[in-house]
Amino acid sequence: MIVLTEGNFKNRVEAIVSQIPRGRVMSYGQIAILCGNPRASRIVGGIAHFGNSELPWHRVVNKSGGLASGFPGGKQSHKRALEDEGIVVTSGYQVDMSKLLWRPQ
DNA sequence: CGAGTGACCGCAA
DNA sequence: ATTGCGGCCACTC
Repeated sequence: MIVLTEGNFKNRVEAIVSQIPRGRVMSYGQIAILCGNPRASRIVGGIAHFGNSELPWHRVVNKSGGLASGFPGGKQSHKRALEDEGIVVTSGYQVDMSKLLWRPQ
């Protein structure tokens, strides 16, 4: 349940990311849309870097299902984090969005 | 307060 | 199908 409207965009993004279930992934654009700004996808990325490091940012990928470039440790770390959650990552650092993309209820 | 930046997305050639 | 470019908003310094 995502009902956190504390004015701050950053807060909403962090809230949504923290609600992503294990074994599921989400795209920056999707999160931006859920926050109310379909064009704030870049902001999500910015918040990901300066936001709460306690949140599962590794479950956040781009629309193509590709892993983020600025992830701490590189894509390699990102890929490993996803695999640790049971998510299958291809050698091209891509995940099956068709099945792993989490859809908020 | 102002300017720069960004882990993106969508469309056009 | 692949590559290149622009845009948009919020956050940080």
